Amino acid sequence: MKFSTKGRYALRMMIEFALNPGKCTKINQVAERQGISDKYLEQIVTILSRAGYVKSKRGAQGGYYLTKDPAEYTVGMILRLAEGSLVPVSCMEDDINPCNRADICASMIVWKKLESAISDVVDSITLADLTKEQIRLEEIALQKRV
Amino acid sequence: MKFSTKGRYALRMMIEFALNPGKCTKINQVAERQGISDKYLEQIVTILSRAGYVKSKRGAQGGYYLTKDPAEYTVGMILRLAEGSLVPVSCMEDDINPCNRADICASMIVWKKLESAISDVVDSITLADLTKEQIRLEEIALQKRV
DNA sequence: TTTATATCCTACTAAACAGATAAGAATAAT
DNA sequence: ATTATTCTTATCTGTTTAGTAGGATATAAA
Repeated sequence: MKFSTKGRYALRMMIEFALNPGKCTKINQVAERQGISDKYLEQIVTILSRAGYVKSKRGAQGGYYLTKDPAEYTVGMILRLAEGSLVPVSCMEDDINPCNRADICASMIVWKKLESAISDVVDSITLADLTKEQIRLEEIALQKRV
Repeated sequence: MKFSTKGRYALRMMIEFALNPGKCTKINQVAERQGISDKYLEQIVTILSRAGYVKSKRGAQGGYYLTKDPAEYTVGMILRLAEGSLVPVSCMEDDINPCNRADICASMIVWKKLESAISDVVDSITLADLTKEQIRLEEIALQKRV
């Protein structure tokens, strides 16, 4: 019951893009700032790119940039895209792993409530919220160093 | 971001025990009723047993039984035991996989809110609640067959 | 006391997934 | 032309998942 690095890195990468509004952000910049393998980030960014969440510019001075305002991306959109889905059990994905016991299984109560609670959280936080928080945290860290 | 069969089966097994109050329930009964491998359930029940959630009686007419009233077990207790923990990201487990970026990582907002929301759900549902629901669901299934 | 019935315990295994690493092709700016 | 960057595909290692398998141990009933 854990998010993989795919979802976590995708979120951190999107924050990095949002910190650079209107400009191209290079993958190796993100990799260095975040301490993540750049080759691995390349793979993850293609997920974001194919979904149209970011656009790319090749060649020198290239990079990636957001296609929308940070406030228009919810955390849920990004995590669902990177992780596949946010349902807490595979038996809720009818198409992948259907369970013929679903209608006589009391624990479905738990899974349904969990799904709803998780959605409430991730759909109520936007990329703009996280970006604002990131700026705040970095300012604090800077002051501490002085 | 999915529960494994360990947690899911542990929950379903505990419901089966609760449906048989005051009596011993055999693993192969649970396995048959739930359509799960009995040898695999044996492994999972030892987790519940070592934690003191159930007690066992060996030999003929033996089996497992709950040590407490179903209302005294929360779903959270059972899932945390079987799954190890319910935090949504490994970087929240300081002892296992500490993250030195935690204090400059905006996405921690998301993970903390998620952890709290998940806990709220699982700690507010008891085994008694699920058992009641299981009885209700089986009654409905029975009526449909008639 | 034997036999059947259970729990216990340990080891093994096949398949999937996680988390990368590597090599190079394609494209754009200088 | 050269350099910088995205894009694409393939490969790899270790871990986890979800079991299987075989037998040891304890207990109730015959």
